[in-house]
Amino acid sequence: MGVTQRFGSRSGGTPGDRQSGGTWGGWTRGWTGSWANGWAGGRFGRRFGRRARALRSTARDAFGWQQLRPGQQEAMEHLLAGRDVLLVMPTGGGKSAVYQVPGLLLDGPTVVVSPLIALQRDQVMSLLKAGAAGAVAVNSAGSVEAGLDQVTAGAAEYVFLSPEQLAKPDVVERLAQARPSLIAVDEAHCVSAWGHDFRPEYLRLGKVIEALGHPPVIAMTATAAPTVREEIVESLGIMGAQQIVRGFDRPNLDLEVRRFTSDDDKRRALAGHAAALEGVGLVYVATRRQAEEYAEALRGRGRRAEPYHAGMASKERRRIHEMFQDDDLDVVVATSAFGMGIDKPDVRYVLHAAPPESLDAYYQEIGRAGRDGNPAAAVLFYRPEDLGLRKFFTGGRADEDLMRRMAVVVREHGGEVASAELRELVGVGAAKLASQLNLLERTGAIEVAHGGGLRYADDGPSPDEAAARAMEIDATRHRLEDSRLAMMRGYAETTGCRRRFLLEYFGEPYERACGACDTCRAGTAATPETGDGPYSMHASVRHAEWGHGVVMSREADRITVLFDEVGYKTLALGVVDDVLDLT
DNA sequence: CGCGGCAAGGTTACCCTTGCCGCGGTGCGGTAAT
Repeated sequence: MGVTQRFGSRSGGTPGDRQSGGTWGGWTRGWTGSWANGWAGGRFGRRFGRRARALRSTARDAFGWQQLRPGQQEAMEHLLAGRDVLLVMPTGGGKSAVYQVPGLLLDGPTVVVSPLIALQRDQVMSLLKAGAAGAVAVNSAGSVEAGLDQVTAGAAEYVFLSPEQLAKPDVVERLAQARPSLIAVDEAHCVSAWGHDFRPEYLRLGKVIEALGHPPVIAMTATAAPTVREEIVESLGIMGAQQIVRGFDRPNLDLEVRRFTSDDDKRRALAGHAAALEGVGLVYVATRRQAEEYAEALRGRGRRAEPYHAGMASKERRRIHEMFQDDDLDVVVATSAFGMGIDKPDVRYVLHAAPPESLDAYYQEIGRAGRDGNPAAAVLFYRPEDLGLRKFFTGGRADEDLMRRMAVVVREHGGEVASAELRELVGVGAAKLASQLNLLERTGAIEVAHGGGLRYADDGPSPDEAAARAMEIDATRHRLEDSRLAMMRGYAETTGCRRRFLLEYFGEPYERACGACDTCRAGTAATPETGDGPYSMHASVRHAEWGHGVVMSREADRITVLFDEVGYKTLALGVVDDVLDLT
């Protein structure tokens, strides 16, 4: 796994360059990004090729958009030229347009992979409202057959599916017959966040893309650190993708961490803090029970507060979401279930009662505040003990004995085994089987045949070897996840500038103190380094034990290195010369 | 990994410590019961 991606496209861009709102049409509402990575080249509107003209006129005629932003146009041009794209852009930045416009220009339907049925529904509705072309969602909420018929009949330009639908060979076959011209993977970080256990079908998307003839692919997400970007492109099989990364910094977000030793103190402080804030806010908690408890506490302090978590009836969840959007609530207290699909511009604060499992998740969650560009606050109420739950969630899942048994069964069977049959033979649930199967597949022991059946690879390792290798693959992943959690801890405990810590985690040099976080105000944020010296940002290094890595950040007395094999490690500058070599 | 709840134990009339057990997040899809 190399870390060689472009860190944004900054060919002559001016940091801090901004466009005033209002010129882009209605779809730009809520846009607040600073384009810290700069605009591509001079003013857009100069070098128009044939493709650029086609894109602009289609955007205007079909969707009513008068202008395209450079990041969008650049991505669209790559797609029209047949290249794959990884687009990292904030919510409200116009990611959907990037597949919608080329989708119309390319001959054949556009397959959109979307994680939630609710998101699929929203997208279909907005496309139908725009009236540019037909759109359909194919999922368990409706007739899969009827939806696919629309696609093959040419009535739907855009077809939305979950990875689970795409795991069905007959669905893929029907789509392939329609010769899709573009594949868009929305919320692409789900590949990394959910693929390995929760929704293993995400790891099969690479195969699906191949089966659909690998037309141009665009993977889109609002946040992804280099490790996550790397995993997305590897997993989807789009290693050559053009990476376009825009607008990470959110200068209007004030960052703060408040540290506690007792849980009671933390609860009281958070409730008191939220009760005193103006405007609408979000409180993220770690468990369903805490969602109920904190909501109750806030109601006790006179706020209109409701809990939100996946244990609630879907009708109730929808009701709370709508009340939130309509300003009928002051605060929603939620688990991570409340997130994707929220696009409320005037959220004034996001408080965390506990840290999530990574800075990627944290940034995604606090990024829901202040989309209107007005000041907003992100406060983490932190106890180191609260990381324990996250540690548990990332804990061991691979079952060596089970994988060995699975491998033996498939090999002794000889031919193809249906996964349902294997499930019965080894006696485990579908989800567990799928995650273990994913690991076995990566060892090269088991192959998934075109029809979906499983067979033992001719030149595959023995079941013993395969199980052992799968355990190693899983352990490597856990080391990476642990190191990501360590970075979350690092953010919470740093005395340096928090914004700098965050942005450097995402691979963006930010060699100054922001002045809009608690450490800057307290004066503890150390004088920023200039980045001179051997271990500057993104320098490539080699460690005797941990192998190759890339310098991700540098503080006064230490550097953080992202190693290919073991993830993030922080090293004291005093000893670093003894263990690191520049490569 | 860290917690809350409960039972057992210690030594003692109601209360405190110790130890063990179970629990904890995210959504798809398909099936069963009304």
